[in-house]
Amino acid sequence: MSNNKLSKSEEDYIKTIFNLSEFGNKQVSTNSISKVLKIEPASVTDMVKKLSLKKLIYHKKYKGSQISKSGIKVALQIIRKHRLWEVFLHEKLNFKWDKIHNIAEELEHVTSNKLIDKLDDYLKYPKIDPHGDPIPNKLGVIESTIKISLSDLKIFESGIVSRIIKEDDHFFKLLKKLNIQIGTKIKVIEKLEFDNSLEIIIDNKKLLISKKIASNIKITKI
Amino acid sequence: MSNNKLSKSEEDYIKTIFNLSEFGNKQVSTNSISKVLKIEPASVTDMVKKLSLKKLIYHKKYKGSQISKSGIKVALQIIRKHRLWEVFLHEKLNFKWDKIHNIAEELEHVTSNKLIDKLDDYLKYPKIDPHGDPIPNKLGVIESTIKISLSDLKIFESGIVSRIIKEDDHFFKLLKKLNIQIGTKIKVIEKLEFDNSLEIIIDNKKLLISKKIASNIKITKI
DNA sequence: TTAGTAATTTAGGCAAACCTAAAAATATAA
DNA sequence: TTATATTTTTAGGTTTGCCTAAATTACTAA
Repeated sequence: MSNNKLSKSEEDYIKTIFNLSEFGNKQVSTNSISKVLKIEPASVTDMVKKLSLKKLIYHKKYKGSQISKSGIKVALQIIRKHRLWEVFLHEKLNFKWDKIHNIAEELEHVTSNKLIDKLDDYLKYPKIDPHGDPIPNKLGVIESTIKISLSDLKIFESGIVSRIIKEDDHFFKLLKKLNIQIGTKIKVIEKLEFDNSLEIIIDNKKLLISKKIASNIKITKI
Repeated sequence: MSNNKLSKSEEDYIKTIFNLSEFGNKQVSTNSISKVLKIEPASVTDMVKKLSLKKLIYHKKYKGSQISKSGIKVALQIIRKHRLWEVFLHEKLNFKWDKIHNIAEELEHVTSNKLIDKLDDYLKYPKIDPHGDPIPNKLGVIESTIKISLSDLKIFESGIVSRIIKEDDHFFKLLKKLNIQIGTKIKVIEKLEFDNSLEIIIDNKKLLISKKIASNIKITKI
């Protein structure tokens, strides 16, 4: 069952195929993998054959690749590692948001399960990474959270900020001023008909934000 | 000057050659490298040629390899990474002493300098790793500390425990009972003529330890 | 429906890092 | 000092993961 240890390359392919597959539901084209990994399509074909032999994906010539159950399992563990390391880099080492991805990309291939479990414990079992993406647990289970746009929240509904759509320094600064960040709890108390602005409550303080701002913030309903 | 990024293999060779060279002073034989890395001598010859081209070592056919200045520099940075990760694993993740080496062996090849500097800061610039080995600083400088056996300390001299010679569970347990570990401050206040036992002070408490115990503890004078 | 375009695969090659077997250099011991 | 043993290197081979060029299959638009 448990396939032997995968190489860094194999792990990168599996992660990419999983990410492109929308949770395993979609076929993934050779070209799309090629684009993400910046590896020529011919090379992708080679690897895809190999992963197919290992039953991590199903591949039909000229038809694309579909990730298998065990492939998903592998992918989720890599994603778990990646996101836990991101939490560590952000929270403990004070790396900025936008600097953590590349380093985590390396750390995710370190192979000790014991290490990642202890890291998880040390970080107090975080549910989301600094980008607001959910962290699968040891068993690969992702706590299902449905994200909707803050602007789609109804009056008197609440949520936790879980993703910032627009990745732009100006917008980040604005959010900082408003005290909005990943994890912030927000309750909508009014939607203005005039310009669709939202009146919200953060930390018991009321404030008004434009529809444009709200639509760039994804939240998890609570 | 700065040679391009080295592969994991190249780094492993450089580290090994440095370790076998006694701080760059001795020639290192192809066979000795082969034994440490468990790679056939013929393969070692290949790599040694390659490292020689990169000026990280000097190699004369059939005569052995000598690490160069820039080779030493590289080696010290790898050792720095290794030991800082060991501190992290031990202090923050609560890994036992004897479990940290293999994991650090992987982590030491992660390539971000920024990462290692932030880790250093986070760990509060430790001078020694959990085994008592010194950690080179950012510039590769090792704070010179002369280690002597606790049993060689003179009356009224003090030191910091920096290495346990005998790696044995019974001995570890004994040390735990005595409250002695890496980093513990010890002052000698008496040496008994009868059996060469030492009377020492730890945490303001006096206790007596045998010569045999003392000779298995290395300390750094302060 | 068929001609042209796009996607994918096949075929053949290359570099890195290892291997075995055999040759060459060096060390050692009678 | 010379025969033997040991160490090291050379020569040729393998696997992994990539590449380019050419062939094949699938898609699309007239």
